[in-house]
Amino acid sequence: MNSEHKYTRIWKTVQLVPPGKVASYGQIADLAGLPGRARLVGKALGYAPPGMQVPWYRILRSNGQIAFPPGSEAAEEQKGRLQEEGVAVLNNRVRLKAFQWTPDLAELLFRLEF
DNA sequence: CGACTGACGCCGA
DNA sequence: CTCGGCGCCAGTC
Repeated sequence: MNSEHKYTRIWKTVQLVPPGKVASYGQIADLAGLPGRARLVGKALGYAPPGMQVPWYRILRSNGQIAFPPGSEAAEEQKGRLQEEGVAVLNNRVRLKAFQWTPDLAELLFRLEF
């Protein structure tokens, strides 16, 4: 019910992350108006409808690590998709310093308010 | 109810 | 950089 709404909120926020950039679970939670609910973000991504375009692979841990176990199929797919966009992945992690998405305030207002 | 479980995060040693 | 420990919260059993 209400949780459904939260997930939708999270999915929409994730869609704001542009190609070639990444964001952390906590960052998405904050932007979605759900501070402290990073874990919920991970769950929401897992429940994301296949049809809906949600760039789940652009979401990483706060330290830039891919959340899946290194070598797992999911981790490999995420790595592949990121590299296709030009995001360098070394040792199952990305350098947030270089690729983290820093949302532009004006754009956020534009895309979330309307 | 309580216990356990995560696609998490932060802090201190 | 690695570990341990604790906080967090929606679901599940």
